[in-house]
Amino acid sequence: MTTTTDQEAALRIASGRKPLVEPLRLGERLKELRLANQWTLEDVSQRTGLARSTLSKIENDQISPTFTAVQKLINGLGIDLPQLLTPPRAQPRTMGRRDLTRSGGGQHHPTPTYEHELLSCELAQKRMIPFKTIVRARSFDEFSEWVRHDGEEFLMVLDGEICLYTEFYEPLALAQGDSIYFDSDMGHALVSVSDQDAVVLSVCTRADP
Amino acid sequence: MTTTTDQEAALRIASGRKPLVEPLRLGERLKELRLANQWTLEDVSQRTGLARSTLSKIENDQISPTFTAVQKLINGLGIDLPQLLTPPRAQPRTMGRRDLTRSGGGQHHPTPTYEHELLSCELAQKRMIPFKTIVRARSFDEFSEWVRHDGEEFLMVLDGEICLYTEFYEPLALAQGDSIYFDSDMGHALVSVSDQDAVVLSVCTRADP
DNA sequence: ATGGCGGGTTCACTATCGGAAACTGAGTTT
DNA sequence: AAACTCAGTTTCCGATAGTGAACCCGCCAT
Repeated sequence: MTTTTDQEAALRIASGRKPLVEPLRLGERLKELRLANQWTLEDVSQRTGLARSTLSKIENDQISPTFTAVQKLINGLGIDLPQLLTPPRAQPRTMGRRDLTRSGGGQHHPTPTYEHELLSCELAQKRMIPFKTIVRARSFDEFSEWVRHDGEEFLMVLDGEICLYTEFYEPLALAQGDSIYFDSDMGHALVSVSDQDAVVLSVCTRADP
Repeated sequence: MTTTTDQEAALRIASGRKPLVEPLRLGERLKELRLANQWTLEDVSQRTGLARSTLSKIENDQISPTFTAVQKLINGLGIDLPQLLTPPRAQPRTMGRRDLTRSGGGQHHPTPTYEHELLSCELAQKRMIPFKTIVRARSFDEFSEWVRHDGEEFLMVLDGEICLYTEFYEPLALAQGDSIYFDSDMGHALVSVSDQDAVVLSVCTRADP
């Protein structure tokens, strides 16, 4: 994570999105969303102001929409970009969901400073975002800005040793097995102080479910 | 077409996000990000594969980049889309609480089947409850009834191997590093299937205030 | 059948994007 | 002060996105 939002990014991705390096089947997703709401292309056209033909082409991956078009989409459909990018995962409203992630089987999302592995990303509607992170950063300087995101975060060091920099406190060394709970809108950043990259498990709260 | 506002609202609520009204000053944000990292347009051009001129125009809101261009940006810069769209301007009301728990320094709470160690118990008002558990139980029979509580639970096996019994699914073997997310009002119970007691980290959601 | 209709795709055209190169302006060097 | 460099802007043009209209279905009703 380079800046602020790596983790925030992680948070949003955790809605189940694929890593951004991949194709990002925008069209597929749009179609799914449209059909899920039983909208016709005309309906969506009305809502978004985009031409029917344009929508058709976007859905069939015949064109790459401009960003303004994407904005019209998210505004018109009353959704958020992460949601638009979130692969469809029709989750039943029934309770008793579960989502298994085998070791190493999460969604990897590398950045210069961190390497996130999102866990349990099959489940879209959940109140916590768990992810395992390999901390590559070795110096606080590698962050251009504080990481911050709404809510609270719990963190446990699984391997190695890290230093947790926070906006309002002195840097704090955390060894394997140590854990910390903090308000994540306070700027924070992790660097590894062990020989090898450190590994931490984080769980963030998610904006109201 | 269907009525809009209701479904729209429903969608929004379902997604748990606020509508995106603001213009999304992409160019501005990109420039901020670039300057924060002390990159020149040429640097970014190298990283993203987009032409210098194109980047300039994006920054100055002279063009609306296509979505493929945006993808090149987020890939090349090692960031995520939400990060690109999220102004680093921090929201003001940070409480900035934190609660450190050194390894083994939690509140121990033994039961016949489990031995819980509550983590971060200094903090009263929090939305997640993290705890480490040593699983002593070796057989499902040791439980007189299902464990269940409102909300959701995330669980990762830190050591050993366990079998997770749940009300609605077949028993599931989880080895070290495996994790699972589930609705915790579904009955559940853990037993260790490794030689020694297994250790798991759990995080539960807490009933909302 | 036949025709009308609603939903989606394709076509032809214009608007606009993306890239190479030329340009501007501020330093630096000679 | 001319020449050079470097960062960013602007220009020009080929490529492509966005649009309305035409077209192509499957469906329903005489």
